[in-house]
Amino acid sequence: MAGKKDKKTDIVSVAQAAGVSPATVSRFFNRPELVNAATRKRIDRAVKRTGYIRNRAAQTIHGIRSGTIGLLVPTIDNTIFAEVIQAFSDEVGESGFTILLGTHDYDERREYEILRKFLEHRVDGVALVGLHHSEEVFNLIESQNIPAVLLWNYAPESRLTCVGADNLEAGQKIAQYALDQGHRTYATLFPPLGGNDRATSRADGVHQTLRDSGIQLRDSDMLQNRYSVSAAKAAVVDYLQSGVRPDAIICGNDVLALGAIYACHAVGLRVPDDIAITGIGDFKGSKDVEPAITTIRIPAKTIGTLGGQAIVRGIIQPEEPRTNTCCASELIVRATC
Amino acid sequence: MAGKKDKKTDIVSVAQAAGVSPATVSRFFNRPELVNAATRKRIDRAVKRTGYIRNRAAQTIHGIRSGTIGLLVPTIDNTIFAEVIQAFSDEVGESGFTILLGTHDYDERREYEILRKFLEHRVDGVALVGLHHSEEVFNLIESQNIPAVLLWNYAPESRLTCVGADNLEAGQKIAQYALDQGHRTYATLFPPLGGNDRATSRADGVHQTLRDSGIQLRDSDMLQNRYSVSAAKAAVVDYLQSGVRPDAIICGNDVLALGAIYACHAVGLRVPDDIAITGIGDFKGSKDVEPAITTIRIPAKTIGTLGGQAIVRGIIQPEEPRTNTCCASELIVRATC
DNA sequence: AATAGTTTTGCAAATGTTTTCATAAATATT
DNA sequence: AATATTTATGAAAACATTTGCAAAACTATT
Repeated sequence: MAGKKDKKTDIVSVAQAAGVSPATVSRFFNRPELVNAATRKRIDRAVKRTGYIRNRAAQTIHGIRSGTIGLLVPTIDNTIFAEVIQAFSDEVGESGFTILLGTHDYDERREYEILRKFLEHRVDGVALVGLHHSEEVFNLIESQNIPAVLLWNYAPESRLTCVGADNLEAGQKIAQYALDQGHRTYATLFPPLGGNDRATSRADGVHQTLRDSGIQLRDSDMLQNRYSVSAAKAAVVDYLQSGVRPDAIICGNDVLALGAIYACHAVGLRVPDDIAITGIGDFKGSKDVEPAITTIRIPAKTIGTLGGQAIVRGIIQPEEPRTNTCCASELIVRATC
Repeated sequence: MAGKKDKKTDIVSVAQAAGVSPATVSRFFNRPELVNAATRKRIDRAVKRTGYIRNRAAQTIHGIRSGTIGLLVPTIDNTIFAEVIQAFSDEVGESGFTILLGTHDYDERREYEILRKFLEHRVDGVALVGLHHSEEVFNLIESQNIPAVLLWNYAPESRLTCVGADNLEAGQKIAQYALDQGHRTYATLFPPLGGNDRATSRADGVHQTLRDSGIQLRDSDMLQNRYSVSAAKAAVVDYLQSGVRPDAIICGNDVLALGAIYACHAVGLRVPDDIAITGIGDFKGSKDVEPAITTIRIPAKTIGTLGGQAIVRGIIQPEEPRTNTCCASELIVRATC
């Protein structure tokens, strides 16, 4: 039935079909209460008949909002962010926004490029992951003065609105818990810290707390490894085979922790009897692993949802003062420590 | 420096600043070779000075491509799709496209709504997951005749271009392998099949292969459970506690398989000695689990990449005939079967 | 120096909407 | 029945660009 030939149907062909002016059709969509019920019916039929689809690009030109929000994350396939993205997307979708998604793979240059692209598309707001960004990125956001929110990490003095968990505190909490359990010797395992303020904050929290208890780690006890179960496993196997036997390994996230657990099994150590392991994040599978991972729960879903709310608020009520939101993290004691 | 007051900088203010006409500035961006080197330099400076950012909405109006591709998936936070999304996004990003992301949570109605929204944004192409969609969705795509690709599943007679793995065959392969290992009694564990042609194909492949070998499952041996390690674990524990002891449990994906493994451990069964378990998908962690999961590898990354290539091709060379791509799946024998 | 050819630029129309303002039609008020 | 209000509609300008066409400014050729 619908969708005739190549004649792209625009608002004027609909108007023609309905025997009214384009202005009336426009009103039909934007302020239906202004158009007579009978006319409304005629237009409605004309729209159906012609298969007309509104053109947001043409609206956007008029300074009307584009209805898009740019979401720029390091990477999606890491589980960490998938949940945030999902919740964020759901939340802004409620208010009719669609998200433009970009990934920069921890590359500041790319982050800037993609942000620019978002702005070319005239997104109504942007959300980035983390508090730290290049000066260029901040400048761009500020000069365009577009609503922005920083997700995932929290700090009271954040340069832009932030919604996240206090990763420094998360690091402190888990280290303190391990100390409380009586562990005296430690190794730590973190992802590469460059360009990743979340991991950096966590690591700072952990190392500082240990130091405060008089525990100073040697460089060789501070492992660093990319985000991957198998890579982490290999690294920890390596480490343990050198003969060291710390009481506990504190890991920067649950994926690394899982790798560490497997590594212990591989070299014949029991967790937590021979060695304790902790994670941070409380990922989907963490409670189901055998043994279940003791970790700090970072409420990804909450962060995504509140982040979505924050950006929508920033868009539709730009005068309101911005406020940072700290989502509480929580110690989850399970089997590994 | 840049970005003055509220005066939104448009192409004419840049033109003014550079002392040329707007037309020349437009050409500067779109066909730089048409503008004199000296003028080019002047414009370049003016652009920098004013902090001008091009307005794609205004371009799009002219029938120029919007530079966006709509990607519509059931959900992101399921690991399954994250990898595909990442690869797809990377691939189309190479060609300068940005993705609009939507999730419908297996709801056909929402899928249609979001597709419409994408079209309002004048995406240059769309990618959906799965071969099966509502008639409305197909009609919309066909009437707008916009390039489209269906990801993840494959069937030669697909209604639109598809790039995916043959899930039916995947089901057959894993069942055949289990049969070859000499297992005679089975249970199967799949996610809800409604609106999910991937899972349905897999289940069909499995059950049909078993039937061909004269093995007919009772309804009570065909478990169904939502995509979740812990839920799957609970369901399988339940099942095993009823006293049945199949030789093997064939699972519709690796997440369910993992749940099944944990369930076996929970009731004191050894995998694979007492009971064999198989998955499908070969997810990130599957090779690292103890015991590692025997599964069928579905090349998510390849699908994402090829899918991205296919849609870009469909956009920039619309005359080219469309071709379906089948990405080979592969039996990965590990420890669980 | 005149002509032809090429390169560079600007003018103005076009794109698909929204919106202001004015007018016409319908209804209410006297 | 005349006037005032209210409601419904259309004409045309505006939005930020692109682009066909023509004019202007060079260069090359004679």
